[in-house]
Amino acid sequence: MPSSPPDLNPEQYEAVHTLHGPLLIIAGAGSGKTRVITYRIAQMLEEHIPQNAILALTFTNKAAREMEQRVKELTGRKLTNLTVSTFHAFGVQVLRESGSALGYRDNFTIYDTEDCLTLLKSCAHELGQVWESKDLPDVAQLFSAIKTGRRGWEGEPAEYRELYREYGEHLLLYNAVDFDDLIMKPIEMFSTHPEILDAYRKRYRYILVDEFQDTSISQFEIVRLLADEHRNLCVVGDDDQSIYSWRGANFENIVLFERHFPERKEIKLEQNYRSTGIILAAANALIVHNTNRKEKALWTPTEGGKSIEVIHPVDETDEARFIAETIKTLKFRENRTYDDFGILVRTNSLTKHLEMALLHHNIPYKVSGGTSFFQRKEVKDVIAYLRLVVNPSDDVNFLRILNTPRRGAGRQFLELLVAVSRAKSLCHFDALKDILVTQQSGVPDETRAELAAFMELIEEYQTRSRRPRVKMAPQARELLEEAGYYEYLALENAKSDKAFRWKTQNIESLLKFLEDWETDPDNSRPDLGSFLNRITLITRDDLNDREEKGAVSLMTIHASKGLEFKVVFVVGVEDKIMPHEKSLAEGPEVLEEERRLFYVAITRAREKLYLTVCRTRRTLKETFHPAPSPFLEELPTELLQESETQQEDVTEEDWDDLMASLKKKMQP
DNA sequence: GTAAGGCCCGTTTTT
DNA sequence: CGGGCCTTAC
Repeated sequence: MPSSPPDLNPEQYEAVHTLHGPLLIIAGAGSGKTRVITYRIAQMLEEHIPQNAILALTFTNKAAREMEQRVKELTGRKLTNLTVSTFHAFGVQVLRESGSALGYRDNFTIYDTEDCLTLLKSCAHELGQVWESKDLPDVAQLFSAIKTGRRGWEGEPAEYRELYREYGEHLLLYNAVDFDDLIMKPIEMFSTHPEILDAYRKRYRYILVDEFQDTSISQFEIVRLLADEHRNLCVVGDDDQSIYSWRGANFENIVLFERHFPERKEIKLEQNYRSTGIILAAANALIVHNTNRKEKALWTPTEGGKSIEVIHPVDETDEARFIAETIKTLKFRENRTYDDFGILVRTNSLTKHLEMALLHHNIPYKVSGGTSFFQRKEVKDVIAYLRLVVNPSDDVNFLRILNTPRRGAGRQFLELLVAVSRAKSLCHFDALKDILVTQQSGVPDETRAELAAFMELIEEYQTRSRRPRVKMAPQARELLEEAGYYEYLALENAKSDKAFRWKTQNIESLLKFLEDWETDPDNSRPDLGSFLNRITLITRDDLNDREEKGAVSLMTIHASKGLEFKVVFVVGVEDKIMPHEKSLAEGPEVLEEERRLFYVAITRAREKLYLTVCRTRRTLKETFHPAPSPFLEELPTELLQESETQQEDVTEEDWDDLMASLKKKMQP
């Protein structure tokens, strides 16, 4: 590794070589941020800072993996002791290592959003509270805001507090945590157990945070606690690309950072290596309309470029058709490949027509969105079995599979189970055992036998899982077989053999994944518990990587952050979509966030940018004539070229065909 | 306890 | 217009 690479500009060079003390790097879009970060880590290793003293925090698993990969390539070293992790995964690590201080056993389970909702529902039920099930997600969101300190209780009814308390108690009882706990519990532990905090401070003496504008107050709190003493904290971010405030992200963390670390050094990376002068000029002209931002101006030596095209399709079908045809044309005429193209949408609901058009034109594409692999029912069922094997106190997952396949445990039995659990303070699993042992009346013999078999099955595999060096993937196959899960799937999908095979295949993929995890020589924690916690934190984007190259990318603007494409289409650049009408209601700061969102979209493009504005758009019931996005007026007209599309009718049959093939693709 | 049909709802972004 | 959830009927 070159110690002073010639390919860094002066600011980048300084950022790479400033290793001590607090450092704030404001990295504009396309300013070579990732390179700076990887070079900087490489430089640390070069200066003999031990790997295990470095902690690099990112937002997504994907970013973490990429960073690790690039450092590996750059240095040619094995990086077994370097910690590159997401905030949440770091939280898991801390809880595993030290969570016993707060009463967690290291086999704890992480609940995803769905699990939490299930738990909330059962808590409400237990308290005799009646909720419209559509309201529960809102309640869950409120609880999340409260847990992370973004909101207080004022103005909320007393039942909410009661439900919140019940929810929290149950989590603890189940030895389970939700996403927020992964951040808040470490903070709690650090404040109540200074000796633990001290150990982490001594260990992680160099800390780096990527996408700092997306960190929440509590995430910054973790970092601040860790870095307070040694103060070797480098944060990298771009306030103009802060688009996650609804999730608690607070780009004013940048201000907080300056306050907490007044001796900080600040470096601005303003040279853009990505986009043409025209695209950059448009982006700059747009973002200056935001009031609350750090002054900066991206520049590029490559002036000019192709104009930004503003297209006015007749309607959304025409819009999709135009995009598909343009992709085909450009691929041929400019000799491009499909992965040169990115289609960006504000909301997932906008992708439908686009998918159909791409399908119609035989254009390979990948979408980020829809249900993630790990959310599919059959996959979650299998995960529930495995989670129960790891953590028998996990009632939510217990209930998920108790009657899957059917074992005759219906409403009545459930009432009994809950009653026994409560009366004897047992988890459901132990309560089941108790019911079976005490020969409690009211349970039909057949049911009793099936449930006994179920219980013994789980216990058997709990025992097996504790054997040293056991490989759980083959065990899991056996477990499912014995549980009759495959038969259940066959029965459930009796009408469609294809559906059955598809689901079995998904399960097989999951178990393959587990197998790879268990046999990976570089994996320092190849146990089942770590695997399960790991996959709960995996989101859709992380998996997309494994898919084929050579496909057009179709995704939300949010999902596109950090990516770039030679040609970008931004779909529906219309009022009420961009800015989105739902967000407008929330106030003027949100308008600025919507502008940042558009800014992110524009700056994904390297060479050519298309913006589409439909003449008419159909929503649920009505058709209307959308106005162009107000943001369009903020772009200098001389950079834009407006045009209509030539319409070409799609016949009714074509439409039906496409509908059919789209369905087939989504649910084989 | 399960299976099928009707009703009502919705559409912001996701670690 | 389509999907998910809930009720009702065996």
